[in-house]
Amino acid sequence: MKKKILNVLNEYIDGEIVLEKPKDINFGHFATPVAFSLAKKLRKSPVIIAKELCEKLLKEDIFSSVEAVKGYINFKLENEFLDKFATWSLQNENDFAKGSNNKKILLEYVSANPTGPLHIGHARGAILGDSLCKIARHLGYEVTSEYYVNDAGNQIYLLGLSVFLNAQDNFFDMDIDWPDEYYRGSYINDLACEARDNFGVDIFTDNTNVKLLSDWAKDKMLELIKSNLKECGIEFDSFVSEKKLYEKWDEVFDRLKRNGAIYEKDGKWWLNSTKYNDEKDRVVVREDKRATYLAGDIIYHDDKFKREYDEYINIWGADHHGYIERVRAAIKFLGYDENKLEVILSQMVSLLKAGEPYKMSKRAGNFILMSDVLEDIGSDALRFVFLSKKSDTHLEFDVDMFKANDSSNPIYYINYAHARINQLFEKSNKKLKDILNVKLDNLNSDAENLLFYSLLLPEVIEDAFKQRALQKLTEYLKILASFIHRFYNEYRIIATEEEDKYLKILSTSALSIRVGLKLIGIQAKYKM
RNA sequence: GUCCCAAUAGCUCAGCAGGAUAGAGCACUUGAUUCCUAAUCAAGAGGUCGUGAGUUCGAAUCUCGCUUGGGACACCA
Repeated sequence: MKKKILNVLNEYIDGEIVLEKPKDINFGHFATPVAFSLAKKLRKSPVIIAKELCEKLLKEDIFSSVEAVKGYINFKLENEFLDKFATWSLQNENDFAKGSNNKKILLEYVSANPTGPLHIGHARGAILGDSLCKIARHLGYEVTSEYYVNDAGNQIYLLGLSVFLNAQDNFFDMDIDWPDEYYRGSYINDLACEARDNFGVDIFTDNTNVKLLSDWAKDKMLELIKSNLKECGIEFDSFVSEKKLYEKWDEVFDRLKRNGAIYEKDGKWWLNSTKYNDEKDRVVVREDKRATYLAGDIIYHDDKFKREYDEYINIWGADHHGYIERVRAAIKFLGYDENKLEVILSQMVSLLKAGEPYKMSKRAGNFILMSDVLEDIGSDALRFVFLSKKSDTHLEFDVDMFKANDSSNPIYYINYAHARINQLFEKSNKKLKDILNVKLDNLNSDAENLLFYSLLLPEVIEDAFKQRALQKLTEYLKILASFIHRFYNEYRIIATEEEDKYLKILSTSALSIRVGLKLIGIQAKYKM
C-alpha cells in the first residue's frame, strides 16, 4: 500500500517523502509532513504548500480524501482500493504479506555451551532468533539458522569432572575437594545417575574416565538443549561443532600469519586487533600451544564467510559485547567484508513472581530454567513477552501476568479476538467463499478504519524486520485486537444488512492476526 | 578508569532516520449484558519525558556535559 502511495506522490513532489501514521486514524490512513521540509526550498509557508498539493492530489482516484491540516497532508484510501486488496489477500492467505527479497542470510543464535540446560536468558535470544528467521523467510530471504556448539574447550572437561565428583560424593560418600568452577544444579546429579546406570558405578573409581564422561555428558546436554528448544517450537538448520572446525586451524593460522594479522610475543600468538578498533591485542594461541576461545570463533567465521552469504547475523548475549570488535577485526584480516556481519545483543532478563526477583548464574546453579518457565506460562506467552520488548534493553516481567485469562494477558486478548471472528462464522453459517465477493462500499468510518488497519500487516512486518524491532509486530497485533473487540461491541453483525460486508472485513482482521502470530511462532486459536 | 544499555503515568513498557493534544496494558474510579463468548467495551483520573545546555520554524526523539541504575572489560568459554 505504502509503495503505491509513494509512487503517486512522487509524480508531484521531488525528493524523499516520509509517509507516517497519523496521530489519530480518523485524520486519515497515511500522512506526510512533507510540506514542512519543502517550506524552506520554496520559501512559502507549509500551510500554503500543503493546501496546493492537496488540490492536485485530489484528482488521484486511489484517494477518497486528501486534507491539509496545519501543514500536514492526510490521505484516505478509496474503499474500492482497500476492497480489492482485501479480496486478494483472503484468496491468497499463504502469500499475504510476503516479500520479494532474495538475499541469503546466515543467522546464528543461542549457541549456548552444551554444559547444562538452557536458562531464561538463552530463551530470549532463541525466541528472537527463531522469530527473525520466520519473518525473514516470509519476506523472501533465504535464511539458514545455525547453532555454534562450543564442544572443544575446558568447560566440557569441567562438565565431566563435575559429574565424576558428584558421583564420588553421592555413591561413595567421599570427601571431595571441589574446584571453584564446577557445575552445580540437580542436572549434574541426574547425569551422574544416568552414567552409573549406563557404564556401571566402577567408572567413577578411576579418574582417567573423566574425559570419556565429558564427551558423553556433552552429547547428553546437547540433546537436552535441543529438547528445550523444541518445547518452544525452535529447530535449527545446522549445528556447527567447534571441535570439528579445529581441523582447519592450521590453514587459517597460516593465512592469518601471511596477512600480518598475528604476531609472536612472549611465546604466544597475538591477534593484532588494535589495528581495527579493538582496545587491545588478543591472544589466540597460548604458550602451551593451546588455542583460545577466540581462535575457535575465528575459524568459525572464516567458515561462515566461505559459505558466501549476503549477510551474517549473530544474536549474542549482552555479556559478549566486548567481543564484537575482535571478531570483526579477524574477519577483516581474513580478507572478508566485516560489514556483512551484524551482531544483535540480547540483554538480561529478570523474572518476577509475586515481586520476588531472581538472579541468574549458569555456574552457580541458581538460575531459572527455560523449561520451567515454559511449563509455567507456555510457549506462546513466553514468545510474546520476549518479542514485545526491544531486545537490547533489560527486561523484567512477572510470570503471573501471563497466566491470567483476561485482557491483562495480551496473548489471551489477541487470541480471543481471533476466536470471536471464527465464532461469528459458525453462528452465521457462512463460509469465506460466500462473502468473498461482497463489495465493500459505503462503509462507516469504524468499518473502514478496521479494514484499513487489518491490511497494514505487510508494512508492519517489513518495518519490524528491517529495524530488527519485532515489538512493532506484537504492538500491532495488540492494537488490531483492540480494534476488533471494539467493533464487535459496537456493531451487531449477524442477521443485519451489513452482515456480509462486516464478515469480510473481520476476515481480513483475522487473517492478519493469524499470519502475524504465525510469524512469531504462535498458532492462533479458533476457539477459547 | 574505559566501553555498552538504560532513565517517559503508582507499576511494566511503547513512542526516538525531529513534527499535530506524549501512548498502551496493569492498578484505581464510574458506567454498559432481554441481543453474535461482559473472557469484552466505553468514560474518568493519572506526566515539568532524570538533569543542564546546544542545534532550529519545532526536541521525549539529535549533540555535549552531569546524576542515578544494570552489565561488560581473561591467556574462561
